[in-house]
Order: sequence, then C-alpha cells, then structure tokens
Amino acid sequence: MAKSKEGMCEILCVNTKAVKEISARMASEDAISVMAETFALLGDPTRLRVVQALSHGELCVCDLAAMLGVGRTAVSNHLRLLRGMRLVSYRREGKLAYYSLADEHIATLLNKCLEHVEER
Amino acid sequence: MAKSKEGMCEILCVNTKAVKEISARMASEDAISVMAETFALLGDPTRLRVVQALSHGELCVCDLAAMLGVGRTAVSNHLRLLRGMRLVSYRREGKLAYYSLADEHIATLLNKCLEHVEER
DNA sequence: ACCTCAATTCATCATATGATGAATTGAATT
DNA sequence: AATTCAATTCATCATATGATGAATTGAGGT
Repeated sequence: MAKSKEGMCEILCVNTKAVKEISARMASEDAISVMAETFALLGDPTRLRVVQALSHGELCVCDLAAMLGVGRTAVSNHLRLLRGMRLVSYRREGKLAYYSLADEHIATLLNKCLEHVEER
Repeated sequence: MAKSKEGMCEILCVNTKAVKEISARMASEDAISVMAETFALLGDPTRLRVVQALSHGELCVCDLAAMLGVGRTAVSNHLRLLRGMRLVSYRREGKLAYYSLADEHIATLLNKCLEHVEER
C-alpha cells in the first residue's frame, strides 16, 4: 500500500505507477483532438440527424432541410462542418448538391452508439 | 404524386419517395437525443481524455487532474456530466473517489473512432 | 473535538456554437 | 443575357459550455 507519504495532491495523489502506465497508453494529442472534433460533430441533434439520414442514402440540401424541418441555411452550415472533417462528400447535379457519407466508419460509429442507447 | 410541379422547395425539392423511405428508417427522436448527448460528452478534448484514461483503468479525481494537467474542479465537473449519462461509475475509498467506465460500449466507441482517425 | 484534505458545488467569466435572414454565387433554362 | 432557384456565405444574436477560484461537504487522522 504505497500510500503517499508527503503525498501532496499538487503533483500526484495516489498511485504514480498506475498513472504512468495509463499515461503511456493514452492516444496522441493529435488523435485525441481529431476524435474529439469528430464526436463533437455528431454531438448536435440536428447534425446527427443529417448524418443518420445520409447513412441511408444520398440526399440534396433541400430534401434534408424539408425532411428535418430546418432551414436550408442551417443544413448547409452543418454540411460545411461535416465536409471539413471529411465525414460527408457531395456531387453536383445541375443546381442540386447531393450529399452522402464519405466514410463507412461513421455509420459504424452511429450504429455502435445506437446499440449502446438501446441497451442502457 | 410528383409534387415538383410548381415545385416549391418549401415542401420537398427532389424525390419524395427517397425522403419517405429514409424518413421511415430514421431513429426515434429519443434515441437521436440520447445519442447526440453521448457524442457531445465525448466531443470535448479534456472530457475525452478523461474517458480514455478511465478505459485503461480506474483512477481517482486527483490522479486524473494531475495526469491531464487540469484542475480538480474541471475534472470533477466533467465526471459529473459523465455520471449523468451513466458513462462512468465510481466507488469511494476513504477520501478518494475512484472512477471507471460504466459501460463496455463506450470503450468500443472510442476504439472505433480511433480506427477511423488512424485510417483517414 | 479539531484539523486536514479530496471531492463537490457554486458563481462568474470568456468563448464557442447553432439558428436565422439577407446577400451572393453558380448552374440551367428561356 | 436575363431569369430562376438551389446552395453557400456572411453578419448577427441568443444560448450553451468549459475553466477557474471560493466556499462547502464529508471522511479520516491526530
């Protein structure tokens, strides 16, 4: 029971060894950063609905706006953010812009989360 | 049923059929809401680091604060939010509160996201 | 009892974020 | 080239959120 002698929570409180071991297994700062950004994108209800809709097929901005009951501007802004993280891709067909998921992983992520929610 | 006659993007723009099909496959409002909250919790870098650390073993607030380089107050607040969504659980041992992940699914979610990040 | 200290709560502040409407862009049809 | 309309960008606003320090709580140690 190596309790801290002059312990001082300022530095480390309990178990230096455990902290070191776990520290060594942490993902890189970059990875954490990108993961957090990705999760944050999925963390807004409207944006999550956009992503979920797209996981079932491509849609244009207008249809997304109509089916989700939000303005085109809002949808467009969300899609811009999603594009920024390469979660969605799009193709132009005349005036329309058809969006779809850029990545299988995202749909997997949604499904895993859905599993979690349904089982809790 | 081709509504696109005098079209009006106000209602639907392109393909009523596709929209209906996809609408039918959307998760429930409740599920979406909980999923979004869950993702949002993982969407903050500090909180994500807390969760990742806990995915490797239980730690007390003090150790988390020390190893992540943030104040105990911040850690405590994050843990409160995570507790609220039952993502972490804790046990008391004397003065210390040891936290750990409450759910296998969360670690899975992290790993899937990490895979995504590493392959992009 | 008193004191210590980890943890939590509370209040505050600065910043980030999402929604909205107006203006702009770009492509197609006439 | 003029018009139409989906999509985007821009500016604004209200709200949400994370960090911090002070005060409080609770369990041990003396």
